[in-house]
Amino acid sequence: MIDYKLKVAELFSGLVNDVTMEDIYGMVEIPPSSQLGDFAVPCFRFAKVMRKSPNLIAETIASQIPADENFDKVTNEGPYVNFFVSKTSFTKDILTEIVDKKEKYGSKDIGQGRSVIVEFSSPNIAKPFHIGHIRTTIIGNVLYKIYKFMGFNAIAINHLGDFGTQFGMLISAYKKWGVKEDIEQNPIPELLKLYIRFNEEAEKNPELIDEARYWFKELENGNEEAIGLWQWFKDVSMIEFNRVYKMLGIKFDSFAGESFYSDKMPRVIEELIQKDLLVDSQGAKIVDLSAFDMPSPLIQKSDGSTLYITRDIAAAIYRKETYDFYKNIYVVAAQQNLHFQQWMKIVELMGYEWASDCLHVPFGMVSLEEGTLSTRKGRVVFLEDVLKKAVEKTLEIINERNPGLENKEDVAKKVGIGAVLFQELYNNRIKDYTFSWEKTLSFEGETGPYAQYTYARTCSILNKYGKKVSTNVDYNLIKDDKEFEVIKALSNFGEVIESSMEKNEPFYITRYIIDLAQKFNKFYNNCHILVEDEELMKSRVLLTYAVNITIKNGLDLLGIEAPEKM
RNA sequence: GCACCCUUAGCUCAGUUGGAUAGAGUACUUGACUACGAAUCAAGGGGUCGUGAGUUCGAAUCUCGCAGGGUGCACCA
Repeated sequence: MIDYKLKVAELFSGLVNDVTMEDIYGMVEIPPSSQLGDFAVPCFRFAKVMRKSPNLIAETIASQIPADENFDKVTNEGPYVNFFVSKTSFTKDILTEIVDKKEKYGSKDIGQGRSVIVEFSSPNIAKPFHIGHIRTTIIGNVLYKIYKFMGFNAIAINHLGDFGTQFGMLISAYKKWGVKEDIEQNPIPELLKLYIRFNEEAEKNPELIDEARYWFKELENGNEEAIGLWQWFKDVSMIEFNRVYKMLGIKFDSFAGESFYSDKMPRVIEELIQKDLLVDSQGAKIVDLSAFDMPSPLIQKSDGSTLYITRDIAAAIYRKETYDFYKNIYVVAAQQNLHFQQWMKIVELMGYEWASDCLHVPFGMVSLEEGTLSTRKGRVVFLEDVLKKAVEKTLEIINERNPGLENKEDVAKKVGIGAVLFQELYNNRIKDYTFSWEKTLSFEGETGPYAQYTYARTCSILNKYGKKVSTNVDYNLIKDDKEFEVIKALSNFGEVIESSMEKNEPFYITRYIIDLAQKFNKFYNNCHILVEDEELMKSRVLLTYAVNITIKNGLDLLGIEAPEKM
């Protein structure tokens, strides 16, 4: 595929002194309106050196660049030099590329097999998998897919919250009030009840906390009863979590959670002492980060046990040794910004040069209309319920609009869950939002179903056409403005994925799909595709096919399924 | 108290390294299914880009102050 920006830079360089081709390349932009061409270079910056007005410079340069096989004409609009691509060759270039690469269109081997770890989802065992977990789970999964698509050896790690004093509480609570059969029947809610009751009673009776600490220590020390209960809690929880992961189509390469690192803590403590980083403070041990304008984190409690931050340090070291990662990414809420800054700084101080390859990818909070999420206060919305309701609502719509559809339930699953995924991936990660049923269950406008509907529409056209799509068409026939808008959008796909990866922002892709779908729908409503004129039909079918491939690839990256009929 | 984040149309949000007239969706008003799928398309109104200054040929975008909202800051994770 031709890099038109590079062509622009090539033509431009040599006409301006003291500016390299790379400089020009970086300056090339897409004009706001296609009437101003397809690429443009602003000339303001040359004004000082050349001692002429930007308008005059642009005019002079434009007049010196002749039309060639890539550009029909080069003009100037005020201080900009505007390049108009040759539609025919541009169109042919893009469409043959897409059909040639198919499901690989948009990919690029940037990774060359290097490993990228994406840690995401990481729910707490024995607690509900609720709407608050949706962001890390979905965003993380998409980043994982993007890195894979771009040639990295991506590794999905679910850092389960399966360790800590809370399990001492659960063991203690179960021994007091637990009923085995209840938990077997209804694991998470029953375990949650125990957890809540324990916390309530502990407020009145603080000795319970000591008991919990005792049981957590026993767990760490390998007490059989404690381990048995803990393993049981974990097993029943995983069954529930896996049900949701299956609905979302998510798979992990590793479930090494917090407990996995419990035996790797002493080494970290020892190393910190050796490197003279650990300092006593009120009986506990900290690393002094005051020189870096950060609060100093507690590494080891006064009773000798370790904390969350110690485990993250141990995990990072383990991962470097095990996977030799090129990047180690954490998709975790923005509330933990400080935590990540702290431990990454500590790893740096320990002398590990790979500290700079660790990256926290934060995202904003989800709250409910009634207020912030609170498991203990019962202010939660279960993720599974959200997915189920979305599927139900979709089924209703199908029964209303397309009652004869085959595999209704299957399609409803794909569309309903797709709608939830799409919405989660539609905005900048960092924005907070309030969960609303109304918004989640609206399927018009910029939504997943819109993208899926457009895809189904292309399938339907290709199906009706019935023959194999050929790239041997008369590209001169693709000349309508609406068609060319589609072509230009198609050509951007690769760049969009790349910036999505660089910024770890899935929403670039989500927005791109909507943009492409909108442009295709405008074309569809403006031009009839399956026309009498064989040659014209072939060219338009080819365009439809290219859109079909590109939307599919985009949705695949987002982990959204695309039914051919809906 | 200190640190970080957010503020763009009634609502939800885009606006990539500063660049041409700040864009979508939604809601509202109106039009298009005897042409390839109306979960669609077309048209319309709607803006002191929180506020004040500064840098610049040029600021929604960069810098500083202020306001409003959020998050975090030692024995939880």
